[in-house]
Amino acid sequence: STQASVTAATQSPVVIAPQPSMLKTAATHPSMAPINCGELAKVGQLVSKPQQTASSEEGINLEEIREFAKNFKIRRLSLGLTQTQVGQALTATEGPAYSQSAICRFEKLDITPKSAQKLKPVLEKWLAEAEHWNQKGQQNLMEFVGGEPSKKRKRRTSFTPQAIEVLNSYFEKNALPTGQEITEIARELNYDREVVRVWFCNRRQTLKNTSKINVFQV
Amino acid sequence: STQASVTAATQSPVVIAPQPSMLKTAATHPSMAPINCGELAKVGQLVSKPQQTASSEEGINLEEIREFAKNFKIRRLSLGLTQTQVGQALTATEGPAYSQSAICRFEKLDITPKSAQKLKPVLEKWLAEAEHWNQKGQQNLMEFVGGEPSKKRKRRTSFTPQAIEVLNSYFEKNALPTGQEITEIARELNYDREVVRVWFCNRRQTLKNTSKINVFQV
DNA sequence: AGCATAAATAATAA
DNA sequence: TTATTATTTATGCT
Repeated sequence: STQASVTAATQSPVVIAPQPSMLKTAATHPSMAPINCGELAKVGQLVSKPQQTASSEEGINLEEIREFAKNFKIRRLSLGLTQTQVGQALTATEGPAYSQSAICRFEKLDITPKSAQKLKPVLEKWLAEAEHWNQKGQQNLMEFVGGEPSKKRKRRTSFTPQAIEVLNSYFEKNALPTGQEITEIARELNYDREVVRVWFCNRRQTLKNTSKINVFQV
Repeated sequence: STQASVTAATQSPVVIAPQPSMLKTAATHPSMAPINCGELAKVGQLVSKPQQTASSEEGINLEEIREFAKNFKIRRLSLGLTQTQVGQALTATEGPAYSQSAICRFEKLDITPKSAQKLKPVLEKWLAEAEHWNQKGQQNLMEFVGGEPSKKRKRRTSFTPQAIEVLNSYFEKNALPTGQEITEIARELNYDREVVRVWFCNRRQTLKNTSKINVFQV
């Protein structure tokens, strides 16, 4: 983004990559942070050179990489995948392993052209395949990615882990405890009755909204 | 809702956003949790009804809302905007105020049809306008959104070993210091208060992830 | 190039 | 809605 020229100059070799939407404004920022830190220049820097110059370094089409990186992120998000998932999935497949950091840096173009050039086709192929599986349903995508098909999301709590465990076991038995039961659970866990009541409330709400399971069916 | 999740290797469940293709698979989920808890049904539930039934409730086209919500998220991300930014921007404009939570719930369809119906046109109009400004350059978008043109990510703090030691000793005594205590610790260590607050935050997270020990229990 | 973890964003208990 | 927790992203190291 636009902070590149400002921050990069004042801060050490931190590369701030342009946001997806910045592509169009790149030309309006003729000035560029000088690359004088003695390290290899990153794609995010090189690609921002005046557009008159076909952005390329060592025969690598930087503009293309940038375009892909921008697109990759959007497509990844469209699939609902995280950088972590992509990295783990890539690591699981044959070929080099990639960490979440690597994906992050690719998307931000905080990477050398050479590395980017190497990683791009890998990501491209993987993403296309992921999209293919997604076409057939999310189950397939998740299987491809390597995660469990559909586990229920763990939810935020201000209860102790022990308390959560107990609460859940009660919930499994009965998602809609009576006032009497709530009072007893609250006493057992030594929590406010109201707190427990609200916990069940929220618990039902969330489950209702995130699963097809009949919460209330006995 | 159509949300599914998988368990990442880290053992923390990861949420997968609704898939584009899920729209088509909605019909494959004929069963639906009965809504009998005396609360208003949410769009995410209602929209999952068998497609033979034109998803509508009180004359509201739920399928349309769902489609929009899915799309809204992708368009928002394409603009590089956060839920927080959208909420704040909407609040800044005339009309009702919306929090980050509200945007979050709309995207997840954890909202009643009536509310969704009311919010949809507001978001639609706002997003279209945002995209329009983005066309003219990110500066314009950021101006429209109301945030600073280029909010820089805070530089990652590195704590000295001494500071870490002190922080840990405080943490052992109390993992959940009050605002007052945080302020004092920050002053003692000569770090930003916010930095210290976040440190405790992350420290709690880490401990939670690495042990089942009750961090908070006295 | 990747781990550890700080910072940021999304989700949710209250 | 607000205040926090849960999750994800980004980055200091070397």
